[in-house]
Amino acid sequence: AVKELFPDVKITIGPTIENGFYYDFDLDQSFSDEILEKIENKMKELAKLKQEIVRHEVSTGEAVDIFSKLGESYKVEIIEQINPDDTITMYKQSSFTDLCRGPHVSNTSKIKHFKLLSTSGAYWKGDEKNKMLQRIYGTVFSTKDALKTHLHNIEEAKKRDHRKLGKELKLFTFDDEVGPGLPLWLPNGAVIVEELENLAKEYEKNGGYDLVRTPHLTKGALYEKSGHLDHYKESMYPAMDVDGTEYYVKPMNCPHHHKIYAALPKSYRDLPVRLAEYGTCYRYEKSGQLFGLMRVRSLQMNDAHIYCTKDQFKNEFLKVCNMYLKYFEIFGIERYSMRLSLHSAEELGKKYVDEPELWLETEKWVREALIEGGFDFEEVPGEAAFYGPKIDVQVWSAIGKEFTLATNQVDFAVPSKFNLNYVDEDGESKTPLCIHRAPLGTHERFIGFLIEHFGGDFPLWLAPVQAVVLPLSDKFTDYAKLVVNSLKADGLRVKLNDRADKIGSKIRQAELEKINYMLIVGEKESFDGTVSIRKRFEGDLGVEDLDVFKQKLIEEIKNRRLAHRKETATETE
RNA sequence: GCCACCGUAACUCAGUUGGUAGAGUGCGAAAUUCGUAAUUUCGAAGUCAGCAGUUCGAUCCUGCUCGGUGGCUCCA
Repeated sequence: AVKELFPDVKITIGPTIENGFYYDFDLDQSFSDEILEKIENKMKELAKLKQEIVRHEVSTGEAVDIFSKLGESYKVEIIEQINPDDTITMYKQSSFTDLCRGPHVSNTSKIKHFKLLSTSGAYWKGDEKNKMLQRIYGTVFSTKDALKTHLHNIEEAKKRDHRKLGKELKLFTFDDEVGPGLPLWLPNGAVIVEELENLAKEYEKNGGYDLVRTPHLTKGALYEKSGHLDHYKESMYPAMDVDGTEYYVKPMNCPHHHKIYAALPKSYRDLPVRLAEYGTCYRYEKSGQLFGLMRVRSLQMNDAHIYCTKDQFKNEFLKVCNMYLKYFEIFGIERYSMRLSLHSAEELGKKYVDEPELWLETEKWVREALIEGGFDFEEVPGEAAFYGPKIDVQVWSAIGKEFTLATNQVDFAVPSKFNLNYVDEDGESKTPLCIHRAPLGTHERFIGFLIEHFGGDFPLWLAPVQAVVLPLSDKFTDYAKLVVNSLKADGLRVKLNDRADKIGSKIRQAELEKINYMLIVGEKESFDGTVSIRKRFEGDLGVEDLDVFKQKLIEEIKNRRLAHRKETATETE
């Protein structure tokens, strides 16, 4: 269809992807929405024509001739990279010939239920130094219903988008005068931040971590030593001159933690040393990269560095992995994948520190630890940190983007650069290994993810407002205040809605704000010392003694119980 | 950073084929005193993202800047 509408277009590649396909074209104009619609209509026309799609097998030489004559230089480039002895398959549909491994449907009428979704630029061969091509994304299904369901799901997912819910629930905001990628936590969002920090502190203290604090600014020399200026300068905020010395805002916490380790001499008896901090970092992410809370320029990382001996490594590494699992259980995170990110031999000395043996050795340890711990994981070469292999936990945002939520890395390189050491049993000075870990990732990304994960319906312990007290009329405001104060005295986050609205309206407001509990008080309640309880989604739960109910709330919060989500009418439709 | 698109009240959006704007929600005031998802009336609120150009006149056309969106590239 594109070839018919734009005879000058050069075709490149067009694979299937999850939930659809794309095709990249070299064209000196871009596809507008109107053009996309025209292409879709042309596709429908062609489908009706029932054009046959015929497979041809040719040699690479013949294929080069054919595509050269057609002026399809990108196809020629692809064929030239294929083994010359291989057979090339082409598919011909009317006057159009494409290079394709296949298989294909037998004729165009088989394609009925499709939709072109969007356009974008995309670099040829995914390299930003190459020409930018015009990409069309689309999707196709075997039945009309399946297509409709898919499109409906896309719309539903947009409703859970953390950027939309973040605004509606007043969790965070961005301001032009503050700067892109620099989120401001509103009071509601700050509550979630605080609860996460409490969770982390609780688990880290129990896990034998020591909490530390470090400055946001540091001399450039530290990052020269760590190697970060070498590897990541372009994504650090530019240096500031302070009395003739270059200072940077910190893009990560590791060097500071290394310095804390080094501040006092260590014996093997001190190891493992576990230093934890919710560290604030700044990274100059490219403008096109920013994405709501998921990719920002200021971030607070659930960071910690564990310094241990080789013998302790496996145990420490598994403990960290288990901490991840415990967190995932708390949040009910079930859809994730663990990725073992390895180095690639070709990039040793460039992207990765040039220690081939140490790479293989540490990768082996990590692999063994994962297998021993019974974790499912996928190995991906070329994704490691420059100083060692890592485990990334991948999750997906509501609109389908993949993100690394948490990470657990081995560092065999930087400790020696920092002259970190400990005196071993035999009196020798040795260099410890370092495990970098961030099971809750950053506040920004983790909360962005949680907003979508819960669809804004936070469990009670995370909810910015846990209960709202709704007096039926002015006459019961005094009692309502008494209820509010009683709950607040026990640390509960409670609001009063004493506006002159009808009870139905107040309930509606509370439901829209996704407040867990609504406590309705009128004549009966104020007389009996009770509250009439209504729970989000679940409706009227009846009347209960105030103190009894309060104890139940406190219990629910203490257990960090998950909200069991009921599908609402709008979700199932 | 690259390709494309978008930017109208606090929010969601309508509108002007160039003659300086409107709705709903929210906000403020008054009345209503109410039993489980929307009480009524009145009112305030916008340099139409910013700057420049074209024009008698620009929110509308053009350019640049800023910010956002969909992708690409990148992610210690």
